[in-house]
Amino acid sequence: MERSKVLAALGALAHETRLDLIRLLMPLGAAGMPAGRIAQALGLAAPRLSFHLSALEQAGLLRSRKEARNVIYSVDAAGIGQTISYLLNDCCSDHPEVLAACAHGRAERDRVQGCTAVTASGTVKT
Amino acid sequence: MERSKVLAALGALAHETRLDLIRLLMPLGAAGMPAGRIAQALGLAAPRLSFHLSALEQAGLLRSRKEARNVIYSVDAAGIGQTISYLLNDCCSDHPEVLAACAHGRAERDRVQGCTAVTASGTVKT
DNA sequence: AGGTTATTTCAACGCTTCTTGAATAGTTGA
DNA sequence: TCAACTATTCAAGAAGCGTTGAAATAACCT
Repeated sequence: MERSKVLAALGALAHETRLDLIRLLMPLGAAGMPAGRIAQALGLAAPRLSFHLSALEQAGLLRSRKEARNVIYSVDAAGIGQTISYLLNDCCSDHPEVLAACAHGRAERDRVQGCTAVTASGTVKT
Repeated sequence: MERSKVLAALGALAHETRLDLIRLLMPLGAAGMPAGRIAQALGLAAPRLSFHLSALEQAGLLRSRKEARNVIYSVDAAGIGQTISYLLNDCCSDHPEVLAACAHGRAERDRVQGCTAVTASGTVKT
């Protein structure tokens, strides 16, 4: 991923409302949610929501599609993944302490739900 | 990590000069580099550099210490790690496609240098 | 066609951030 | 103490970002 795109993505994420949007939409995956219901869920005025949604879309972190009279927004998992990947791999050169912090955050939940390892070949249940 | 700290960290990273600073300092680890040499390396005016360095330090991504007449700046790997961890774990709920993107970025280098896996117990050479 | 709902665009204002040069503070060595 | 070096603070101006309400566009239903 090019640096300019990463910068745009980070700038988009560095805002309370927009981070809320990602957190709200991420669990829904490709199904997403219509703009109106997002506004309702987060208690946002329509123009303000629209502004932030298009900021995230332009940064490659969200996708949108029309369905009837609604516009459905959903996360662009690839875009988000590439952004985090840049930070982790390119920017931090896989610094051991950085990787450890990421694994540690995951460890808490894994203790309950079973361990998940990230390897070069993908995500594997162990 | 609290959300407000993550937002501050993301805001700090979302700037070309500051991302350059992190990328410059990350490989040096705790050893770091004096401000003057950083300015020289990146071709920045002293006040401008100082502004961005303190922005990164206040965001918890950099540390500083005095040595003789120099101020040495070095990365705060824990702060950076926690920021990425928040994005990866809390914000994205370990979405498989996001994890895959991160693993993929690493895969290229691993093919040459041997595979590294992130597990709940830390980073392990395999 | 007319009314209704859903969403975006526009324009204006206020606020914060970034950059620059000048001035200031702290440290070292003669 | 004086001079040299290193780094930060200050002040001012330019630029960009975020919020708001009003207006416009688009799609649907009767």
